[in-house]
Amino acid sequence: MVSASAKPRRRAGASKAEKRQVSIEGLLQAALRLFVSQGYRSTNLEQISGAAGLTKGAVYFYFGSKESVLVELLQRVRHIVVELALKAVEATGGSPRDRLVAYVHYQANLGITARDEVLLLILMSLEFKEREGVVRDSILSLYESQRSFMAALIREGQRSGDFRRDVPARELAAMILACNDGTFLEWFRRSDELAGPQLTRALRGIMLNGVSGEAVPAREMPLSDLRFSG
Amino acid sequence: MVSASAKPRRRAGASKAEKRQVSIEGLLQAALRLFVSQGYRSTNLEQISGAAGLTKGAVYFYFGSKESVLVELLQRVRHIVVELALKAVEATGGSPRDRLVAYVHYQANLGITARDEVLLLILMSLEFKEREGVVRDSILSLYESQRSFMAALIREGQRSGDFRRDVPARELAAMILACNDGTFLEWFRRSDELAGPQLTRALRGIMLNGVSGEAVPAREMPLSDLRFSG
Amino acid sequence: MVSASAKPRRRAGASKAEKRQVSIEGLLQAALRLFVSQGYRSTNLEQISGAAGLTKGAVYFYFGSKESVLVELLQRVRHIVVELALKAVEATGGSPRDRLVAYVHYQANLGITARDEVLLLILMSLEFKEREGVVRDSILSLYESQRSFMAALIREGQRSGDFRRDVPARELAAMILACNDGTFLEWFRRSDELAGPQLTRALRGIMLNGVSGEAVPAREMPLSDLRFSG
Amino acid sequence: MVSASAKPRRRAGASKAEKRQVSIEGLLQAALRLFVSQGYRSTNLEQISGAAGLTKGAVYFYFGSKESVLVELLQRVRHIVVELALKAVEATGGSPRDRLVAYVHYQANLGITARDEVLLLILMSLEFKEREGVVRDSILSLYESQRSFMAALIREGQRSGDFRRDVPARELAAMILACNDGTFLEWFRRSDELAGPQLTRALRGIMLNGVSGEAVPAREMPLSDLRFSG
DNA sequence: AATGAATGAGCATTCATTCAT
DNA sequence: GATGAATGAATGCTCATTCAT
Repeated sequence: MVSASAKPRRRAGASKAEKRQVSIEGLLQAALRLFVSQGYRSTNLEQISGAAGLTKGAVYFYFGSKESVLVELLQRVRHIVVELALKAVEATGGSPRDRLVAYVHYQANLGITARDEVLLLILMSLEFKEREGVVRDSILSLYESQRSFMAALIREGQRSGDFRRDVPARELAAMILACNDGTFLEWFRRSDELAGPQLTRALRGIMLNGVSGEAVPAREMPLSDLRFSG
Repeated sequence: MVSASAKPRRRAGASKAEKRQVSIEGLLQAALRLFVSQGYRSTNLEQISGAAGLTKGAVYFYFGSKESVLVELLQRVRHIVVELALKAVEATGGSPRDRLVAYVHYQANLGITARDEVLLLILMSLEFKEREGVVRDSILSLYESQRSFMAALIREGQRSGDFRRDVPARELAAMILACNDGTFLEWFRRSDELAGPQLTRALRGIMLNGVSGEAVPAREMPLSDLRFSG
Repeated sequence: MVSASAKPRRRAGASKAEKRQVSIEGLLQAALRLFVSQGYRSTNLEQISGAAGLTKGAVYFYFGSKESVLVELLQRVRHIVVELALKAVEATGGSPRDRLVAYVHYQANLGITARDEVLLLILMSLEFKEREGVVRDSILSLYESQRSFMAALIREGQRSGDFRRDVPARELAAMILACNDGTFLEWFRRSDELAGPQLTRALRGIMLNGVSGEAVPAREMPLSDLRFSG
Repeated sequence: MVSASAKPRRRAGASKAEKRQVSIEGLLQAALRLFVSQGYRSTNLEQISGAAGLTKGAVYFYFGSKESVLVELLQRVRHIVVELALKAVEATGGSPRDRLVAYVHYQANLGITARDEVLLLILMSLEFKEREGVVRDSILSLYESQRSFMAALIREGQRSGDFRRDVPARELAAMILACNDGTFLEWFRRSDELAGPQLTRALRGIMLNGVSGEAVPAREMPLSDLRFSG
């Protein structure tokens, strides 16, 4: 439904194709910002279109439904968060460890250049967890891409001796992505209180030491004190 | 035990006070489960009361509003996730490192005994991020308690040399809690695919190594390839 | 969703069951009248509920959807137009001709006592002709009941020599019902201009003579003059 | 020929006037088909213009409004259903009975050559029954023409002794037209199940016998059993 | 102790219509 | 000669909330 025109003419009054592009982009940006800050369910079409200087009807003219706006946004997110990320990491080459560093780095960079896109993915994955449909499918496939890429990287690192072997690659990969997501969310919750660069440094440090280090002895603790009553 | 059965049986000779308690408990448990799996906004009072074998009106009779149900739930969550946690960790004593281990352990344990309570906190912190009111205030204060406790622990560990000093305590504490949250969410998203114990082990390993380890050299990477158009 | 209570108490202030019945009946009557005079599509819930002294929400409380209101109405129509009609005709006994008279009579009577119910069926059969769903199914089955009953009656009359044999029973039955419907519609369109009893008499006369009479010779007419250009 | 193909082919060397004609014709045919099968209210301009290979705007360019499309269609219907019909019948000459036969014949013929036009009139007369405006006025005048023509024919037949006199001409005429309409509707509803020629034959037979025959004795039936609660 | 009835504000969606190009 | 962009009013439906019983 949304497709860019081939060659927008540059004239004084914006051409149709240009206006179209401006409207679409305005709606998508507004939707992105609102979905991230309020959630999908709690954002209505009046807010989206209003923020783009249009009316509800325009959303239907361009996208056909509220859901389609999100789907379109998720496609862009996939490009940034999956496709470009993989390309960036592969371009780095080097040892598995180097590539993991590159990945963490790329992600940290995204926190600045594409904060909302990254957050959208995480937040929508939670909001749509139980709601069947295109959105959920789209998100699941996106996450799966991330996981399989990371698991492969970990496996390679485990073979080469770069990474610890006492935890299965699948779980180790899950942990890395989970900590990444968690850090983003924390930053999202308190962006005004936390120093971004410091946070990134902390994350990278924890990740790398944690992934390569020795296993911590699992001496079981007495949990008798941890009880609580509902 | 916190998590109870969904449909409380009405015993024959239940006194008034007992019936009251059963109804309240039933409503709270139903709400907890539904808020976690669908979100607050997407759960309606008919689902909650229906799951407890009652009608919408009962929620108003006992709680006065939908929001109050959540507030009540968050109070219980505070007891479990903050108060008991702190008590458990303090009871352990030992070095800062030992106490961090105890904390991670307690959290992992919660993942089993109070999964929904822990998730409720995380999920509601996101859903209510921008909505001013009692709920947000309650959540913010709860998170603040966690943070100040963890920051104090980290600071002590940094003084004693247990923990790395190249990252400010504030950020390091944030990271630990963030990774904890992230791990819970990941487990929430894929509990059927991930091995819980393995995940816990991975988390503990990463945390401890990451917190104590040497700083990873911050040789800046050329980010020229990481560009994308928003 | 709509079920009458067993024993409404008669007291000064109307009991809950009584109020319920009053509201439901009010909504159904309003819907019946409006669907007949304006069509289903062109009637909105505000008109229906407003005419019953209630608000939109009440319709949803009792019926759950606009469509369900129509479905409920059609169930009542089936009772009147099919079940009672068949019973009335069968109760008459006598020759096929007598029973056909009884049928036409019952129908004419309905024009007075249940005008809107009869019209609802005809009008909805047209409005829902192409719209798949419960409504269409319900109407189709209702019409089929009428047809099979009438076809059986005609067949019997053809065997006994009461009715003409030059037209298949199926088509003859269709004609009778069609003329009935057509007459109702005409009366609907011009009830202020036409004398009901006279109309009934005309219909009965035409029907009976037409059904029993000799075939009119089909001498083909030259249709060369009937041409027209679009 | 009235009914044309849905998608008019654009010939290579079509002049402006020709293209214009093709577009108008395409829109009208599409509208006719859609109004008949779905109703006026339930047909939107996108369906009409889309079926004609154009866009919504084209309808406004040529007709100015959705309603005007219908008005234009009704004008064509008047030509076919009224003017040509009267001419055809008058051209026949002969007795009132002969002319009635000619009329029924012409109508039956229309069922084949101008099915949609005939149906449009009947269906719109129902859909616009209560909606004041040009459309309703146009339909009412059209029906009035039919009636006055038929009533005059009947009166003449009553004077000549061809037709029964026990029913007023006005009502007898109404009946004939009503049965005609009813038959069309029935055929419309079940064109796949009914044999057209047989139906026509049945209608003609019923009409002629019914109109000329003796009055059926009006021995009143006891209607005590026909009661129902509504 | 709790229910059934009813409300009203909010929301996604549809659609005839306008207008610059 | 016709389109694409955009509007705004209408509409079916959801749901938290109120209240008499």
